[in-house]
Amino acid sequence: MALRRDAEARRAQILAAAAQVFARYGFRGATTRAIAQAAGVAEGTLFRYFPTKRHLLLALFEAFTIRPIQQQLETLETTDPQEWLERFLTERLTAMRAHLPLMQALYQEIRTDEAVRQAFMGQIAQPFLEHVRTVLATALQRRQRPLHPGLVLWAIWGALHGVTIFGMEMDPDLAALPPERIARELTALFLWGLEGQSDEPAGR
Amino acid sequence: MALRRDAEARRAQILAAAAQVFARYGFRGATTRAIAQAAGVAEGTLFRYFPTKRHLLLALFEAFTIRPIQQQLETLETTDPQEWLERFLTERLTAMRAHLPLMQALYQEIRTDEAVRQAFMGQIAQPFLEHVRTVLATALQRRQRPLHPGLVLWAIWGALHGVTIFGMEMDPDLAALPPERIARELTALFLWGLEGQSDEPAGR
Amino acid sequence: MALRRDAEARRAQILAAAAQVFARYGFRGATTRAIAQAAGVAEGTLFRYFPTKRHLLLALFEAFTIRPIQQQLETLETTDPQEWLERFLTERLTAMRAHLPLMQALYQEIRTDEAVRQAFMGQIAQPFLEHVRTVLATALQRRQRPLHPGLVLWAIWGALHGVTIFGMEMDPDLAALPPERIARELTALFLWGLEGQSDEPAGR
Amino acid sequence: MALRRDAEARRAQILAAAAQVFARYGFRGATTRAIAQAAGVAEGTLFRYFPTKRHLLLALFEAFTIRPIQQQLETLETTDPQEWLERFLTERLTAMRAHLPLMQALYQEIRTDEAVRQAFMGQIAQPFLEHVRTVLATALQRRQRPLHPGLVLWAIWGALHGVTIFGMEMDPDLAALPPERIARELTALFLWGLEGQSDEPAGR
DNA sequence: AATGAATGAGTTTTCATTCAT
DNA sequence: GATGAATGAAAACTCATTCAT
Repeated sequence: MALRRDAEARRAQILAAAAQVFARYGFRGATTRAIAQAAGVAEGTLFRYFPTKRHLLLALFEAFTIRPIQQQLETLETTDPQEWLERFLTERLTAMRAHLPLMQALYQEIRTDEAVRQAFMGQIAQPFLEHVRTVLATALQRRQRPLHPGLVLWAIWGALHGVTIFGMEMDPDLAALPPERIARELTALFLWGLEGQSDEPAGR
Repeated sequence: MALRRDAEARRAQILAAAAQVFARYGFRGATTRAIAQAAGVAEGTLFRYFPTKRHLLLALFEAFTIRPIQQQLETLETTDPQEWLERFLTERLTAMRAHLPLMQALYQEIRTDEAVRQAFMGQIAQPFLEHVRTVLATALQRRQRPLHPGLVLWAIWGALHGVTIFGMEMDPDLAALPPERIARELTALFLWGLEGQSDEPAGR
Repeated sequence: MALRRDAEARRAQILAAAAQVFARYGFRGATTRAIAQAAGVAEGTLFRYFPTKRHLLLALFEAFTIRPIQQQLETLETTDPQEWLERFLTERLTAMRAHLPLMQALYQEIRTDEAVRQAFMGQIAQPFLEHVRTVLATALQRRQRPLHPGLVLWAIWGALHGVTIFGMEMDPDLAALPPERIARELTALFLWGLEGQSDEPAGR
Repeated sequence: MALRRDAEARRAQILAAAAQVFARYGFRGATTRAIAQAAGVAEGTLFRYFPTKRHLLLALFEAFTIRPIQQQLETLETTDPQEWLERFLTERLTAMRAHLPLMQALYQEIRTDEAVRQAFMGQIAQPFLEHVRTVLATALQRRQRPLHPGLVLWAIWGALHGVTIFGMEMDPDLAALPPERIARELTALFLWGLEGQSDEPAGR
């Protein structure tokens, strides 16, 4: 049991080191030597915990994206579209901003990985899509020509990442806004659009 | 004259080969040897036309993103927000879908390149931002709490790329929709939101 | 301990191989592949011990020139100019002849290397100059128009290398002379010149 | 005839360009492209006048070393050892200093060339040796144990190059001395040595 | 005779991964 | 379990020389 605890601590220690080195040098630029050094273990030890360097990346993606989102999707039981979306975005924006370089490193590499893709589709996109369908159903269906839910999913997903990964890096003005404000505005944008009257329309 | 034509043809030929190889193997995975082979020239010849492998990437980014968008921004003089956005998105979606693997390879690398970043900010983001500001000014000002224009820019940009780069790869259902349809829905989403009544509201 | 011994043995083994390959093909002509092969290690192993091919050159220059000369300068405490110069030259001539091709390869490259140049000036030229100044002070001051010490230094240095690097390669007759003989004659040449009466003047 | 004149002018023009580029970048660092550019001709034209890049080097060595020394040896008919040596050294020092970077580039490469070696031995060393033997005969033979003429040759040769190629680069103090002064001191050094009374001994 | 586009062999260095200790 | 020395494949880029025009 102590062994098990040790092993897990070591794993976590290595993963933390990898996060740090990836954030600094990117996935390609991070050498296993540097990660081992940062973790205070021998280079060979890395490979007892993670079969390849890429597995470090996957584990980090799991820890920093899949798991928190999944947890969030399970937790957020609100049915009010506005509140739901706003909360979701706030948390994601906050988390991503806190680890921006790491997130950038992650997103630069993961798109091509089949394992990630499946994890992503099964554990994030699918539930998210459900939510979009059910939680936002009313909103969606009030329209004459209802929007394609997958499209909405990817538009929101893309907007979230466009704002963080690109926007925050390229536009200091934007980076200075607090996540709550960004989340509120994005929610308003997605719920009532550019031409909507306000983010809290009369009648609510 | 013949020389000039030859040289340009040769350059185009190499660039086409690079596009092909990048699309297939990604930037990192593409070897100069493979590109040369695909172009039917010696490896050294590559470097007569492009001083660096990275310059091939830049040239492709220029040709497939900067130039067409710039041209589009100059051409699209409509002041109707809906029409403007819809046309813009349609064209971009069409072009990106036609070269999806290449676009993916491109977007994987560009964030880190300073030259691209500057070209991007100056020649795309800036004019686009202007459009967002001026063309959509009316819409924005009708709201009580106006949206941050930079946020809108990156949200639209992110959504566009989320839908193409990610969505089309991960969701065959989405990939099957015609660009016009996607553009129309995205426009509706951004103009009137999920709760909007339709994409062509009464009174228009 | 065993490790330390191993590592040093390995380093020595690689250095020896480099000496051999440099001697044969010159610095430029020596490929790291050839050196690795000669040392019986993988090419990558070379770079665990020497960060750069050029570092191999520096280490050899250090081992074959800087270190022995420095040691000699510290050891030779005789104040008799003739004996001092003669011993110095004898040892250098012997050593250089024993590794002539290597020395030639070394001297072809060192002039351009700043690290070598500094090591050379600080650890060889400077002390040597001191010796020329102090040990030969009497001799120099007896003249009406004393000679420039730096000039003497470089003349002796040049003569030494002219005789070995060039003379021995081009003139088999000269190469056949024993180093002691050459050293004695060079010393006589520098102390009493072509017109001097003998190399062991009356009264000594 | 005009053609012949043209061709020779072009040859000279290329050679001058090569001298310039070699002096600046060294032999290895000089690209044929740069030389062609400096000469104002196409790269291919180079090879109509000199079969290889190395031939440019040889021609320069011929022009800057072999020919002037040969000419000097033929001209200097003085039989006075001091005057002869002093004149020889003065001229060589002057010439070498005027083209120091070129001379350095030349001497870094030529040692290994068989053609140069033969030209050097036959057209310089041999005659020089004759002069050392005959002109300096008296001086040499007045000694009890006469010096080896080859040794003297290479010692002088080495000293000359040690002083210019190394000394002048490494010792600014030395580089500041006028060639005549250096030549006079070197001559004194070689004729009467460090212990000699003066460079113009009584009784002369 | 001049051009200059094309060639392609050749070389250093990096680094994830293995495995004997 | 941990170590870290050894591995060797892999890849961008240069440049003297050729030769069709």
